[in-house]
Amino acid sequence: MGKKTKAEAEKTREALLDAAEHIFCSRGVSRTALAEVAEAASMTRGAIYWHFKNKGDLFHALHERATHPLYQRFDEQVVDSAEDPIRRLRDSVLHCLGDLASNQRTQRMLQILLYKCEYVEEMGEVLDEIERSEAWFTERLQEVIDRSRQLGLVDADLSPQMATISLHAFVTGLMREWVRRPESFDLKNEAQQLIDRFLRGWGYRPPQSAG
Amino acid sequence: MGKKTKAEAEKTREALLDAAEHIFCSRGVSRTALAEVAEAASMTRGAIYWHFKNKGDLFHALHERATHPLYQRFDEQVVDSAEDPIRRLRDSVLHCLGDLASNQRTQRMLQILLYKCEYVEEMGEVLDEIERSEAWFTERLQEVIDRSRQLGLVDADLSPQMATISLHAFVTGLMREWVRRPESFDLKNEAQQLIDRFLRGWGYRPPQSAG
DNA sequence: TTACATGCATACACGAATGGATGTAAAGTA
DNA sequence: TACTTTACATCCATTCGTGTATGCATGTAA
Repeated sequence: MGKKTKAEAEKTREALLDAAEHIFCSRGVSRTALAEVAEAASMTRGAIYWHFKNKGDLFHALHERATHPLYQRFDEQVVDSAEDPIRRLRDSVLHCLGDLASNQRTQRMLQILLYKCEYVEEMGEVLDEIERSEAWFTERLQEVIDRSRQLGLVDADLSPQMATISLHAFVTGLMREWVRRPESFDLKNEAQQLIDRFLRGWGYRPPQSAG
Repeated sequence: MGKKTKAEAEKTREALLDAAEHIFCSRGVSRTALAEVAEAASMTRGAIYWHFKNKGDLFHALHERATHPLYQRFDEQVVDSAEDPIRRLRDSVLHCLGDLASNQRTQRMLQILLYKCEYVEEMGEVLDEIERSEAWFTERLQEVIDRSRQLGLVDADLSPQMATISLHAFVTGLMREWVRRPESFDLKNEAQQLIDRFLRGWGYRPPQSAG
């Protein structure tokens, strides 16, 4: 079997990423050999080393494929929402949780990122990316909360910094909890109440029907 | 150098655990060789294989050494507190966060458990233990919340199950956040406000001075 | 003080995984 | 059509880590 066409090559690249996603998820990143990933994609290690520099690079590509659209979506959705920023924030969080509850790909990636990999320096690139994107995310969040406070939507003594950390901790904590034991609660149906009750701690009351 | 006395042997065992704790934390569990652990304790792999069955067993022992006293303490403290269960719960959480903020050993263990190991089936024993202890913990928590609801301390429509998950998610989320970037906020001084504001979402108001 | 158990150190054999070198057939390209 | 590049497959050398077997000096009990 000889060379493939460009489109086919791209397909094998995706197939390799898919295979990596599945095997990383089920066996853990460090314990999976590249040969397993290749085999799962009906390829050999040669294909992997052609498309990626090494395992770290493969993981990096996988991470980027998963997170890039997410942050892009968040960027579009949180554009200075003048009306009720908290409401927008709430909806955004609900969307994320809804995605997690229904999208198997998201589930697998979160499983990997939360339970199936080790954050050591050798993940350099990925760690830097996470760092940067979270910093950017945090800044946005803080702006939103600050604006909301000025609008009187939340308690005046609510610290934007602490509120940001709180929300982030809460949401990621929920994700972590659910990813570990999806049967422990109905994420899709409970998410709304969970968030709303959490925001109640900020003194936030949704305008009219927060259905 | 020949045999050691019993007390000395116990000391080397502890030294091995200490070394494992440090190296697991800095290099990740899967990437550290037992030889490194031994060397850090000024021993050889022979010592490790004498005291532990293999790396998994070493990790298991490390985990037990760290969590056993914690759960024991929680058990003592949450004994059916008739007065104000939520207050007791609050204090218990604050104690945990305070311990994390001040105890380097706790910091290292959490760092390992949250960021430096992979939860795959080969950790069988440890996974089972985590499962069991968390299940037990969750049950206790739910009882406490249920009792508090009957006492009218929290909203009547607060679901004990969801509240338990919420609190657990929030606290572990906070820990995760702080362990990753301890400089991002002052855990020791902010913990109280964080928890109190969170509990406000449950409709809980601390009796008189909650300082 | 003999007899054995203990607490390791050392040596060895083995598999697993990586990364690079090389082979190769078809896709592009001129 | 001839030549070049692409997209892999296959092979190879090497390194690393584990587990076990064995050696050995000393604590410990009778």
